[in-house]
Amino acid sequence: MPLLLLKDLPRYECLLEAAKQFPNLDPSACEVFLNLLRTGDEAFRVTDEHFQDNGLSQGRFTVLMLLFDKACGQSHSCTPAELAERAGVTRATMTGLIDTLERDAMVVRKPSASDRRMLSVELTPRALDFLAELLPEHFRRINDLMSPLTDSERRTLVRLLGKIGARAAEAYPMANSAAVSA
Amino acid sequence: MPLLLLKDLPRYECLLEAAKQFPNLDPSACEVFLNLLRTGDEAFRVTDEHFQDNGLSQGRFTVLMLLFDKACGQSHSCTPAELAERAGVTRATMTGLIDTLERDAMVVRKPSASDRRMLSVELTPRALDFLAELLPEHFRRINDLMSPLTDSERRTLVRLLGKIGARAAEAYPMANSAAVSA
DNA sequence: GTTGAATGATTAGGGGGCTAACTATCAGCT
DNA sequence: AGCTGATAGTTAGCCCCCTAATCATTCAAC
Repeated sequence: MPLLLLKDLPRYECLLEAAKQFPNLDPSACEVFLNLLRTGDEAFRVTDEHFQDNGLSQGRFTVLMLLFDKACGQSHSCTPAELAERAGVTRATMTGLIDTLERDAMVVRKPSASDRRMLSVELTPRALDFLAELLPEHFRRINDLMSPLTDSERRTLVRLLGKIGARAAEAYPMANSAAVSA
Repeated sequence: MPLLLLKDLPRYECLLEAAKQFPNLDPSACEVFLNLLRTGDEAFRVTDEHFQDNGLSQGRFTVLMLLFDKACGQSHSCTPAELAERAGVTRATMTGLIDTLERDAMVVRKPSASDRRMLSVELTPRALDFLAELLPEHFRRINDLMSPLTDSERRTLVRLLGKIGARAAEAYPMANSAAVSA
């Protein structure tokens, strides 16, 4: 339950009505916008309820998956700064996420040998067991949500979403990125 | 702002790789799921940044729009309970939203004449001026975000999102609704 | 080799959700 | 009248996210 939305979206006639009052209200654009936020929220809710049943949040799940990905590869551990960067949250937020994960014995902090400013975050065996238990139902829910769509529809949906995302990235870039020009 | 997501979505090859490890991971379903959450988040961010620039949050904006809709119609006011119901948040949350809106002189609470338990929440003239200033840019951003899509693509997108939403509502209904059976 | 900038992690404080418990009022029933 | 239960709104306490400020360490420059 990340964002607050209308329980019932306004119907299209209402948008047409409102457009009389606001000349720059495009009913079809608003309709897509509202449906996108609504459906994204619903999809989020479906998986988040499953997380909550297991004492997890979306943020903590993301951290576990990032570490799990690392564990499958080579390095087996990760710094909080890299986790924050890859998860797209601030380091302060990552500190809090790691705090609760460590409290639940899912990760451990270990001091870095080479640089005493840095830490290394590692999954515990308990976390691996936990994920092995959690992930099948997680993927099952995603498959179930997408089951009404054919392969062709899935490709279309990804393509159309990509157009919106590209427009957002182009016209409203994220504020955080490092400066490029001199 | 609302939900935490991966900064860089895993590429499709990575999903295929991961599917070897988890038999019930459907790469095409995961791809749609991740893109849906990502794009919904981006769209939310674009409007939310505009809200924040004006000292608003998504929740407070929703309350103002609900009251504005009322003001255009007949009743001109609304109880906190009805606002909570229509916004899809708890009454406790609505209390907090109205608190901050009242602090900013956007709404006023008035006691109800007929039932002393109830309040009536009304927009102030300041709020009407504020919305008249805010909404054109809000709609402009929505139009801009959707500008890459043709009318046909918009209809397709709404239809496909609707399929996912219908599946979510069918298989994972919201927990709150009133009991139906005896 | 000391000073100063940059970097890693944390803490403090705030906002906005939530649930659960509380207060006040109303409505029905005997 | 006086219980009992439902309803409206609020409060208290939690989680998760954020920004801004702080502390320790390292690096780079003089």
